[in-house]
Amino acid sequence: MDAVVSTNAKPGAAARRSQLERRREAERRLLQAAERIVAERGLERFTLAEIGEAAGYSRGLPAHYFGSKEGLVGALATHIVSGFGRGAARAEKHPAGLERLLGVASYYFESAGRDPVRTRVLFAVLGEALTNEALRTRIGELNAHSVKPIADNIRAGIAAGDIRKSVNANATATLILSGLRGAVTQWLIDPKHIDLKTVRAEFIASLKRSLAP
Amino acid sequence: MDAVVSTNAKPGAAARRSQLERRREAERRLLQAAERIVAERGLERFTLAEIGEAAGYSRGLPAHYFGSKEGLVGALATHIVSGFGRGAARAEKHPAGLERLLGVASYYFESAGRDPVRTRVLFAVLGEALTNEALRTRIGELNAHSVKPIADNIRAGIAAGDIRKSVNANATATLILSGLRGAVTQWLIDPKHIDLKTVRAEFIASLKRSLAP
Amino acid sequence: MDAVVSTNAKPGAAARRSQLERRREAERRLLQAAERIVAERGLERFTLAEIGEAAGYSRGLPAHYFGSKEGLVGALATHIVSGFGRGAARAEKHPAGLERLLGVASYYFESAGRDPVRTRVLFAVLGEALTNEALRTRIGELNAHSVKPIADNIRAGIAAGDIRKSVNANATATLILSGLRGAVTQWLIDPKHIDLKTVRAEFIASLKRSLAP
Amino acid sequence: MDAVVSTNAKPGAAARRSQLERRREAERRLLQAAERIVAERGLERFTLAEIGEAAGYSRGLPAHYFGSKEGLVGALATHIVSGFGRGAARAEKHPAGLERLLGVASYYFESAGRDPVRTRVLFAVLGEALTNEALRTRIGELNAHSVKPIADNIRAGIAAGDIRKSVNANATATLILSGLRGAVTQWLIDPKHIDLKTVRAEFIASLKRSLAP
DNA sequence: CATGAATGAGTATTCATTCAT
DNA sequence: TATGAATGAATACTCATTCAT
Repeated sequence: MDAVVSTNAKPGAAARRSQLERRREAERRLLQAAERIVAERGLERFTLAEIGEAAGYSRGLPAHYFGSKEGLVGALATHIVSGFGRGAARAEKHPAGLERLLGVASYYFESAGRDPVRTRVLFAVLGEALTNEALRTRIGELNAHSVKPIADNIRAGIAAGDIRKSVNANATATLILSGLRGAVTQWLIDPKHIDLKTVRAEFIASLKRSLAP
Repeated sequence: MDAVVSTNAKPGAAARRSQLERRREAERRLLQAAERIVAERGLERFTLAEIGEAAGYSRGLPAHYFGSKEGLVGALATHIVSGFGRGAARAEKHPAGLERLLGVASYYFESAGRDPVRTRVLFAVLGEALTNEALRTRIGELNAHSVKPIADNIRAGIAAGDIRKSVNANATATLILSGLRGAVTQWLIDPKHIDLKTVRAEFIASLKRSLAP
Repeated sequence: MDAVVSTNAKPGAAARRSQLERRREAERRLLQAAERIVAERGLERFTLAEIGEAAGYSRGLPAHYFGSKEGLVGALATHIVSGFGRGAARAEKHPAGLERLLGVASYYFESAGRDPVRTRVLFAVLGEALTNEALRTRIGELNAHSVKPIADNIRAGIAAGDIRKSVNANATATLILSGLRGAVTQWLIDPKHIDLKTVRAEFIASLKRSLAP
Repeated sequence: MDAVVSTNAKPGAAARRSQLERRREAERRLLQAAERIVAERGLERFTLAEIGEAAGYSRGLPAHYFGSKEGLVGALATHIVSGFGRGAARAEKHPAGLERLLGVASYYFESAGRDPVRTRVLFAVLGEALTNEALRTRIGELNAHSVKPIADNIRAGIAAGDIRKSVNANATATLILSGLRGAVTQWLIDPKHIDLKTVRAEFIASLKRSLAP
């Protein structure tokens, strides 16, 4: 799924070996600053200059590195999306199949609650993909990456007899991902009225029911 | 649900009676033009001028009426959102309860397929609400309006014995709406790889399963 | 001098005889509204529409009557400037000569204090004349009208032996008018720190001294 | 007084040392161009773009530096007003007291005649202060700076016995400044009919008379 | 006479992008 | 590598002016 993990930022960290190191670090900091700002204001209502300054660099640096605003948005999307999967491993303590599927779903909600900034950016990117050709490709890949482990677990569950045979693994996996995203979106829009834990519990319960053999 | 109905626009129609008529018509046409353009390019990448021209008016009219770009986006959101519910009646041929609930869900997919332009705008607005305070309020109202009929039908279904008693009507209704939206979003992003009818069938089937007594 | 008198406004007044009457009244009210607004914001930072509405008419009426913004400003300047002299008569209780001259000067300060709105507009027009060709003509006439009675009284005073013979009537009259305007301007800019009565007293005293035989 | 000195502009001058230098120079040139244009057309009827171009830069630079038109007008006012006093020194060859006071007054007229562009801008700013809150503050400071040396010289003159004891130094100083400004305004509005030298002579003569012991 | 709808030119303003330092 | 000065295109917004009712 579109899991989200925090990078190991070392703000005031170790001696920069080379210029390459410095560049890497600057790029990372710029992307982190972009993340914070985009989470608040969306993918359009920010300026390159303010991201440079928010990252502690000059107004001109984002353009210098990412070439253009579009370039930065693309890098940000890649950065966020590529966080995907790193966290999925944590669900692997459960055996493949229904158990792990439920673990993966749980993890989706947990990781959204743990890192709402990144989550918000991810969903901004997902929303933008509706009308932005360039992002659609990346999102297509994300979808494939996200659906596969779900479908795999459905198949494993069917094989293990935990999941009803008549379930269409791929279609259902898509639907599960949609449901996860829809639920998290609701929460992101209105976190005060929607309790993420309750939603998660309901989601898991309904998932069990509808997959049960 | 966030149902969507097309207005009976009469583009080249009859003589304008009064000044009020003229104004009303101009406003309607501007919003229609905005709808078309926003569906393609999202809520930011358009200009007020092009909307004026696309509507057959001057470049300045949108600003004149809506005051600002933000004002137009707000009016568009209201326009789209207030279309909600008009179509819900069509599902009322079914008796209140599970039947009608499934009808409502079906209708959601059908109406998305029938009017992809409006649907796309609606979902652009939903996405924008993540990072746009002004839209959030409107979406909050939409959510309430959308969840209520679903929850009502769940309660009716429980009363009628069609739906399991242990179902939490409100939480489940929210989750169902989320699922509908998530599924439609997936289709909007990638209509070529996702077949709306299949998704609908899967969704309905899984809904039945998870609500079954 | 640029004396200032209140017009005999009859706001809710007698039955309008003719359409001409109505037009006259509308024009007067528009100019009064313009006066108030210009006194606050100067001769540029207002819109025709707001004057129409402030006068209790439609947004379009000022353009309808005065043709253009420039037209309205011109009419306003004429309106204000033509108030000149009507009040001068009040100083004529004094005999022509030094006495009346001092009365006229006094009256200038008094009338500014009594009607600061009009005074402010008059001085806005005077200031604008620095860089606005169209207004310069009107101001030229105003100057001539304003200087003449002063100069006449100086001559009368010389003839009567109240004023030193070596005084150049015209040059001194110009200087007196300048002094009056300069002093009133200071007060208008900073009414809290400048007491008009004190300024008047000082002005009169210094005038006496410098004209004394 | 509101004395006015020309800066030593080097339009096509030497290589720019640092970025700071570049910026300073650009700012100065923009203000000079603004001065020229405002002197002709007043504080409203100009565009930021034309000032940029008149200064030999791009259309966008004025907005880039001064943020807004209002910002530029403010900077221009400060620029003009802060020129104050630099020239006052020239009157200091006379001993403090009546002599120097008359010198200062003379200098006021001379400097207006020598630099009519700046003088015109200064008086446009003075006029605008009537209806522009932001400028009023600056003008308040200018007034204080302008009145003080006059009042000081009056006091010195009284001490030296050159000036009548009964003169109220501050009130009279304000009145003198008003008279100077009023007289120069008249000349600026109608330079063809008003001879600055004659006005100056009359002013000085009348000043002597009214201050004489 | 009076209203207010609609136009469209004029401009401030923003900011990605380029370029000199 | 990094800064920030300068550009100039894009565009929101204002509002006098015109015109239909």
